[in-house]
Amino acid sequence: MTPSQALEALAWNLDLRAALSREATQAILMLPYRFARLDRRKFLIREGEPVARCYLLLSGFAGRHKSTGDGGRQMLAIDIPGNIVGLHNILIKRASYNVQVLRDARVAIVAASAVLALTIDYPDIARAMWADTMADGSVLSERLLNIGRRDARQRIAHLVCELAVRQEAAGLGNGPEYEWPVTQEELADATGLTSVHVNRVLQRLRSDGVLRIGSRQVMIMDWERLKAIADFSPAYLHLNMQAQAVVRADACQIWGVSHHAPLREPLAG
Amino acid sequence: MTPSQALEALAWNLDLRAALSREATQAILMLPYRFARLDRRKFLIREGEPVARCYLLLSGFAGRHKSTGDGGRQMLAIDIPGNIVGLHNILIKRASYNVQVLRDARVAIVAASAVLALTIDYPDIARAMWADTMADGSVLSERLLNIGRRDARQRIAHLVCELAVRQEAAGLGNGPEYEWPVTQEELADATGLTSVHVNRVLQRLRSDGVLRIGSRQVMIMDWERLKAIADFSPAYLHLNMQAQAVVRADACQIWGVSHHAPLREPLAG
DNA sequence: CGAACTTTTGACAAGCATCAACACGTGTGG
DNA sequence: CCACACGTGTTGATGCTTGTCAAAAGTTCG
Repeated sequence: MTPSQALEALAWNLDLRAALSREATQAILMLPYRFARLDRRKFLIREGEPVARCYLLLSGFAGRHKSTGDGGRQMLAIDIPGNIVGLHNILIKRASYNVQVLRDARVAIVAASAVLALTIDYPDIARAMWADTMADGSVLSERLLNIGRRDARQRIAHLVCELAVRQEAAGLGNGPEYEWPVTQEELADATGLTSVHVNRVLQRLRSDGVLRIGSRQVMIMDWERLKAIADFSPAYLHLNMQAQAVVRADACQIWGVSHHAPLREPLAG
Repeated sequence: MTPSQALEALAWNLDLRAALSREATQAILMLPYRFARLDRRKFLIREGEPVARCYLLLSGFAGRHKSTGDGGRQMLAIDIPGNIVGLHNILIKRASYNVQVLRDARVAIVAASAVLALTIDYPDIARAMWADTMADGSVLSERLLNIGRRDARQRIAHLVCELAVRQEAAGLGNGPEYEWPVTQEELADATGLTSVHVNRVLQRLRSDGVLRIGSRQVMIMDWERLKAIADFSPAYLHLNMQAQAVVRADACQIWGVSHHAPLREPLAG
């Protein structure tokens, strides 16, 4: 994805949240940006600092996280290509979380002031972004339910489901297989577990034949069973179904294991 | 608090999020509303249904929650007087959580369409509400950290701190003492624990002399220690300090146990 | 005064954390 | 090209935190 394609995707995504006028769309496509490649572990945003830049993620993954005083780390969300990093903190004085690159990323960097100017000139853009902030809150809520009330197996399965549907909706899917953005330690951070326990749960999910998972790829072997384990239903993502193949994915019509591309990497399990 | 006072408080709170024009403020004060008293357990909003009304909470408390398929319940947030219930779901098709009355409440009911009309006519109102949605996301993030990475004692202490600061900031404080909105079972729902365990942790907090807590009142005996236990720092609330006594409260200057009103109810501990 | 809810208590089990060590793969520099 | 270091994944032993189940005691309200 090139930056200009990304700007188109951004306009498209926002338009699905709230209809944009032609002029608003044009204005988005004219956003000044700077291209950059960012290595794994690079911080995009630091908790407590003002948000000066937004990052349109073109490829790779980024993780939002916060830490406790004694060093415990909690990942709040994983951003995938197409997401705008930083947008949801743009109107408050200080960033409420860190954002760090999980997989080497390419980004289009846009000045926060440019985004803010856009929202002032085009109220429909502000509205679409506000709706996006609300949808993000909905995802945080579901994650709270996930971590507060589901056990380790369910939590992990739920995250696998979420990333599957989101990547599919973003056009990044490859049948039942998709790119896995985190190490087991990061998965532990995301699920409120330890990496040791995550490792054991993953082994059980593998031996149960539910999924194959390596360090860079996941393949879902039995979507219905995974969904059942995870207690997953995608409504909380507030995806706009017309956009992509989510409906089909969730209905498991394109996910027959029969017609998928060969694994690009050997997977345990 | 009467409804019209509540509308003033609303305008004031929004103005702190983003400056409102005089006309915008006037428009808020002219919002048509209907007054109502709501009993404990009454649902204001149900997950999955469209949000048709917003509720300006005048007195009492409300809890947002979601449930897993097998009945586990997770409380996401507790709304206190002055909060607008439903605002953060107003632009997405369906409510992402339930909202239920925790303590008999008085509310001003405003049609969602009226709020939306306001945000269209006055972009500064939209901006202030968007900022409020962002601050709400920040609170959800901290709660995720709380539940994902802190133990039972810390989680409970953290919630006590949060409610103390928020009630103080809303002008509902009474020195180190404030109204406690939840039963132990609901506290368990909010912290991702069981009520049995919550009960035991509360007993320890009492016997440690950190706080006194009954079913309707809490009194914080040692704010500094409670803060330390909870790993609490109020920045994530994104309160506007100029509004209220938060700074003082957090600096523990008005919280000397010496000058507070007598307990309105006997407290265990 | 009784019904419904809430708090408290005890015994026991289980899930998950902790600690420590080892295996494995990958990239890097000698 | 090999040796090495580093990050990541895997395994085992052990114990603590928290959940589960069941019942009693206390509280609120009609």
